[in-house]
Amino acid sequence: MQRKKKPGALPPPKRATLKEVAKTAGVSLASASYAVNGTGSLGESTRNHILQVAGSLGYRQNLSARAIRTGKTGAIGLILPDLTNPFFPALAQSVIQTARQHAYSVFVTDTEGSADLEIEAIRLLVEHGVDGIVWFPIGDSNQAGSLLTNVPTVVIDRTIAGFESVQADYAGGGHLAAEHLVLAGHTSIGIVSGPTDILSMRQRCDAAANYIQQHGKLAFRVTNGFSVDLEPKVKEAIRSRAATAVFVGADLIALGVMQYAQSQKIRVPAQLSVVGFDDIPWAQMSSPPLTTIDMPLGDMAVEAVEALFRRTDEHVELRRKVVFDTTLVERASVQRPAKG
Amino acid sequence: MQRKKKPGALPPPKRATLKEVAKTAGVSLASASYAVNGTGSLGESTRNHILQVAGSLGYRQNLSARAIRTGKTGAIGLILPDLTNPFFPALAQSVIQTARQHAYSVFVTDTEGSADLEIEAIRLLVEHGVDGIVWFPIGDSNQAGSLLTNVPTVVIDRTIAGFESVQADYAGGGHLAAEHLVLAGHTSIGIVSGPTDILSMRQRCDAAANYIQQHGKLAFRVTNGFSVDLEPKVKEAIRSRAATAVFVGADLIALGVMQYAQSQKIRVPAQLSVVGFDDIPWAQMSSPPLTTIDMPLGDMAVEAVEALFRRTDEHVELRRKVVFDTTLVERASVQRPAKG
DNA sequence: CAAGATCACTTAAACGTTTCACTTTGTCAA
DNA sequence: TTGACAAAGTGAAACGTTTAAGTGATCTTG
Repeated sequence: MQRKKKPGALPPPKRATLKEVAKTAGVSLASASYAVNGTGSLGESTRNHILQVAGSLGYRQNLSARAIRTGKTGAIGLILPDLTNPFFPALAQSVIQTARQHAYSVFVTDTEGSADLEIEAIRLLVEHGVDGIVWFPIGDSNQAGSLLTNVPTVVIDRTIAGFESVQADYAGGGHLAAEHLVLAGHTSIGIVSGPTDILSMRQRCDAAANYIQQHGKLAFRVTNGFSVDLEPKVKEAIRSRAATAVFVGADLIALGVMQYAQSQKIRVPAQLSVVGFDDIPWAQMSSPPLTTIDMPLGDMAVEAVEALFRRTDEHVELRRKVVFDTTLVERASVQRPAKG
Repeated sequence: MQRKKKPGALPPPKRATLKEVAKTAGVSLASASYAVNGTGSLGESTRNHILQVAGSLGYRQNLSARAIRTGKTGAIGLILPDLTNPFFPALAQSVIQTARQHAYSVFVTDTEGSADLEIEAIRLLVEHGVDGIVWFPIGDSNQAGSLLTNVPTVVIDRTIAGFESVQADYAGGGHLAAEHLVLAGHTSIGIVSGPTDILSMRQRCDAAANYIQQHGKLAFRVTNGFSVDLEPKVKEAIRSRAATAVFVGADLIALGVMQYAQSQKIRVPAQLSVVGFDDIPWAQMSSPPLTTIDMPLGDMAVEAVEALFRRTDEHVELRRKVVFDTTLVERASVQRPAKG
């Protein structure tokens, strides 16, 4: 038989409330609260009794209600440009994992590379009252940042004025890559950059370009979106064989470059050495496995989240920037150039 | 100069509250609420005025407060075993995207393959009061499910008694794969399965095995974890060359198989054809690109989320199972066997 | 023009917590 | 015996909303 008191009423097996716990334990609401939170001063026996009742009723806190009193929701937000870009899952996982250790949950938002969605996402997170945001912005422009005045935020990988940020040493990485190529004997080296409106991309490519120009010839410098699909300009540069090696600003693009080169009967690394940047998981699965620059993405994520909690816990308002080292990971996509 | 009214007081630029909006607009709290929600009956001029005031105050709803009244948090949960498994990001993205279209946010939890963390995750989500959960369980055992009596939940890919579920036609896919191999002329075919405690894995491999046995010889059937790293037993089977083709229950493993075969100088597909299952993004980047069985993961995610909202909106309690078709996507990892 | 009906708006209770202030009881030192 | 103090517990306000019920106006309509 269907119950139907008031139409539209939710099915009745609702979560037990603290008031119910208190009543069935025969204590005041306050005592119940103290018991489940381990605060206040309660006798051991009463506390245990309350806890026991709570357990048997299947009581679970209502974090919304608590948030409204305490101002803390127990949630943080993570804003990313594109989860299907293999660069991000590891980052997300690290953030989630670190948050969990603080008993926090994570709202993950994928902005699909759209600035509008990014703004929308921030709005929503604010309405949810998240206690902090880890933000990997679309670009370095900062219209969206103005919405974030009240929420502790740390930016990853990018630079937005007024926000704490954790980054890798992109210039250092670019240098490392170029150096590796030069040391391998290459003198004519090309660069395939990612989107140039991103500071960290400019940094790595500029550093590489500088080094290359000092020790040899920069054969070309072209730009491609974050994708394995290459723009005509890039294909042309590769086909030209103007370079015996190429530094690519992002692994995803580097994979595309290797694939395209091979499709054009240019052997990698025999005829074209390539080094990438990011050390995404695919990089070790490609053939040949991709030599690349690794940044400690996991550590960066941890640092970002910890910084967030440091901020909220200690109410310190520090504006700093922490930079992680990059390292060269040698695999098989680089070798000495064939003798001219 | 530091402000310090009461020690521990939060920095004061707090979000504007509805009460403040009401006061500065000179109307009652109720009117303000009606205005921002577009409910109730308000004169057009008052409504506009209130909206205007709200805007200038930068008012944003407090969803926690609203949740406590309405019982709806505007959030759903997504529980996944492992974000770094390339199978999942696309799923997560789809869920997030679909949720956004309903103005919902998504708590993403990565359970790292641990049943304990899975339970923990569910607890937390319940405490957050999510309006629904999309659940990709670790396995088909259901201890955790008992915690979920109050929350609308739909399970993806797996089967947990009592839960609505969206799946792909795994058996059909396995059949398709085996058929493809047989039609290519293979008569001795091996199977590398994923973890066998997962029903969907058993289904695809059983279907394949049946078909193979009807049309030729099942050379071996071994098992591996969801990883590119292979167990000794699997390596041995491949090295044995007992089969000219192999069906692998998951692309990730298939990639490992191809890689290992090549490392053993077994050419793929010339000496060993392989077909995978899942069509993860890497599958098209490998060399050779992997022939595999595609399931419409994006559509499945959408269906899962929509089913959730259907449940909460219409208060229907339907227990069903929707199954999506799988398709063969032919790439380059299969060819006719060399003449014996 | 009286009686409803409609419109525009307000009052106040309720949601599930936390926490400050207070009361009661018992202990112990002087 | 008294008073101070600590321990154990309670009462009630507050957090920011939503919404049922109520209140005057103004508008219809016969």
